[in-house]
Amino acid sequence: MAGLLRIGDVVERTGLTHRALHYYEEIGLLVPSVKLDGGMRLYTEEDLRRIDRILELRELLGLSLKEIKRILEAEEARASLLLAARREPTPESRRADLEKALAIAEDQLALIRARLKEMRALEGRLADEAQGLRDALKAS
Amino acid sequence: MAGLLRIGDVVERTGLTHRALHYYEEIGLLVPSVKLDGGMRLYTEEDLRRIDRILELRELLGLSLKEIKRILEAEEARASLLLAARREPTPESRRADLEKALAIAEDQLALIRARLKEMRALEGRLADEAQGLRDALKAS
DNA sequence: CTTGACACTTACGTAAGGGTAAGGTATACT
DNA sequence: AGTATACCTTACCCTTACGTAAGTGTCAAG
Repeated sequence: MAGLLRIGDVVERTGLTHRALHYYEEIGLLVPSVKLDGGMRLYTEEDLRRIDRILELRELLGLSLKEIKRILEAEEARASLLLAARREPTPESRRADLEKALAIAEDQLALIRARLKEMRALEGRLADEAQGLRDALKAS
Repeated sequence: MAGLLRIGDVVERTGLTHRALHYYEEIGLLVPSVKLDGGMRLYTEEDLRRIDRILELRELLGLSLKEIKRILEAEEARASLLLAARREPTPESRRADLEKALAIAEDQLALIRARLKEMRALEGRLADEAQGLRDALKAS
């Protein structure tokens, strides 16, 4: 079947382990789109995109899996609401949806900018230290 | 006694909890410089600096406490070697020490720069998304 | 139809603490 | 010296996010 990946392929492409994927399924964070009768999990490309999103939120923003689950569920709810609204568009509810989405995006931006700032400060200190060491080596 | 802090003060100044500090002591990562007969821990300013270093390595570089412990112990060993070498300075051993220190600093720099790159990419995407949402709101 | 690679479940282990209980200690006030 | 009370101690169980066996099942190829 085209485009369906077994767990080993997903491991290879994402860097996650079997155990992590099982765990994500246990907590309902990432349920594979297809499950064979034998129990085998099959993942779609969309599942992979969801994993990338999860990893971003976890590794780069440092969110917990519980928070990530909440965010992804909110985004899903919003997406399906937007689809519904397209058939029956209420300008106010659409505005409210946009505002909620913007608030989430801005929260995440603030978070990442704060982390970036700290990390740049550390980078500077480390770079200075390395330069000092290089100078000391040259002088020796 | 001047300059000695009780655990509550350290909690206040570092943001760590009592429990975390006890845990760091359990695993030998941060042993308070003074311990009274009653069991009470007293921390020095140098202990605080060590905590700052620990937090940097943990939060900004994402290292495990075990790795951090290893790094700090290596740095300490190096520092005392440098002191010893000052009394009996062998140019070669001094060079070797400097080179080892430089290698560590460069490893850390590479790590942080890789993370910075990913984070800037995510920042860009998030900023674009937020802008798109703001435009959509304005147009609504 | 067996074999080897991969997959599955079950279940206990680990890291890094959080929360709370039950009680000890340091200091300040009387 | 007695006591209040604020802070401290140890100790134990809970949680998150997996790691690590151990044993069993499945699937595609030969």
